[in-house]
Amino acid sequence: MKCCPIDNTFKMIGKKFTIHILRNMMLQEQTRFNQFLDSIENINPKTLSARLREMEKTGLIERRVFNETPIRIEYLLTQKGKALRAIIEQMAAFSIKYESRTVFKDKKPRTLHQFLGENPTVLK
Amino acid sequence: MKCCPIDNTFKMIGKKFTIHILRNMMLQEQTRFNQFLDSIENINPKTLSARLREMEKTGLIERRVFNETPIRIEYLLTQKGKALRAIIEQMAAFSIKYESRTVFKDKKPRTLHQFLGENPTVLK
DNA sequence: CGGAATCCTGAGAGATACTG
DNA sequence: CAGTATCTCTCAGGATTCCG
Repeated sequence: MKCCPIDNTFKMIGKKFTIHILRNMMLQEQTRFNQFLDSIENINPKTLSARLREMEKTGLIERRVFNETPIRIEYLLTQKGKALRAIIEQMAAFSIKYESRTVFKDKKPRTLHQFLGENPTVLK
Repeated sequence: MKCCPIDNTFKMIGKKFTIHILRNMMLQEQTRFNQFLDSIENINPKTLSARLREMEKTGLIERRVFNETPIRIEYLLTQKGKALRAIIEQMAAFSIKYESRTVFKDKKPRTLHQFLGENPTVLK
């Protein structure tokens, strides 16, 4: 067997910043290049561009061009991309349950539902 | 906010080979250094050792020494480590649903339950 | 605005040999 | 058996500038 579904998924979302982009698309409804660039810490345009292209190629997102001036380009989750939400939520749930003291500065434990419903600014 | 639970989880399992080790512990019940070394493709002892130490430090696994001859050392999942199974399963489920043609050489779609119940040798 | 083009660096991985 | 010790090396990512 040359491939394993777990390994395969990891190859799609395991690179640096990919899950941050997904997270911001899912939880903050971000769609634009400079939104990602401004809100994801330490990312640079070259790397962001590379991640977006990879995600487009693997069918997680769709690149949509609006011919306005200035030009507007939006990155949107596909159905396949939206299906990753279950993984993202499980990742959040894990740290919320087992690492709340290191994850939340108020050290207050909270539920996944509480976290997902919180002000977007709580996200890094 | 300095930290995000999604990002925090990714830092714990995002490095190369970590999920492979977890997968083999969860689904194949492997516990020993040379089992991992032999079954995880392209891993070398230095990297394996590094990953195991990280996982021990973050509390995902426990290192247990048996003073026999030859010495036997087992790596066991902690409760915290076992809690990652939900993420691993979601990762498997995603590729099974959206990438079965690239993941399974027989190109036959199957359910997560079928995959988890299959012969361990199907895993890479 | 949404990138592309450069140049550059260093952390992390590969290979191999060795040891208690 | 379960690792450590080196050494090398690549390439992903960082910083910066520029373009349509």
